[in-house]
Amino acid sequence: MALNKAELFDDKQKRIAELSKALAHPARIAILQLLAERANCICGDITDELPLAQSTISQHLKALKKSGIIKGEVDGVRTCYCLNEEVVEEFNDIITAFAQDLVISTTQNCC
Amino acid sequence: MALNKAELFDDKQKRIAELSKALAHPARIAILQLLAERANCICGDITDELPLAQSTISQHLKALKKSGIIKGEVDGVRTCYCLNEEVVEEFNDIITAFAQDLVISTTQNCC
DNA sequence: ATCGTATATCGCAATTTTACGATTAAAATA
DNA sequence: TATTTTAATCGTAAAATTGCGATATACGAT
Repeated sequence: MALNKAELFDDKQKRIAELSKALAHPARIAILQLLAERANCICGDITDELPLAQSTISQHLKALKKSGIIKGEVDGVRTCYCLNEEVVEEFNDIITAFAQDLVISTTQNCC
Repeated sequence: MALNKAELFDDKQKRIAELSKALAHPARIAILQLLAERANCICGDITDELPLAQSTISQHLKALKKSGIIKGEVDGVRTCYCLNEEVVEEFNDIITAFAQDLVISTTQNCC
């Protein structure tokens, strides 16, 4: 750990947690899958596809946006949401490495 | 999506969300790293290493255990926590695939 | 049998999350 | 200009999360 108690947690730990938190609800997974599936910006059809109220979806979109993994740009009366390529890559790198570390370490687990 | 509104979310979406939720706090990331780093069961030293009260850490351990990614077995007066190899692998598979899908799709993003 | 230690659980408070309907703002259309 | 449409925000309620100290439990050691 090499961390003083006072320092709380390091940036990497916080970032992994933050990105994980963005994915910590099935609706947000579904939104990301929709955005990936269509491979282009979709807008309010997210609302049609998911079993949640428009205001709730707007909140989930806001949560995803806060983490950086999606971006949204206003296009007239609609808003066009896309995956944010840089952050998707950051997420992929960071979570793949983390998961790999866990997998590797379990080979010498005691229980 | 191919999902009726009434069906809410599918099992895979729920499982990704559940595992992500387990990782959605820096303390829980730190705990997983500790368990991986030591490559064997550690017990209450988690409490010594982290800047949180014993009861709080016990709660975080419970959350991790609920997701399945760690297991704990009582060993006399102590409890020995380990990464759960099967679930770590499940997590690795599931999250790697999900991240990859996102990455691949961004190559034809419109914004 | 008693004491000390390790860990889980309880009770509580503060904060955050989730969800919804209602409202607002802004743009497109009639 | 008036109306409709899209999406964000507001207000609110219920539930979950986070954190802590205090307590309980259970085991090992004396």
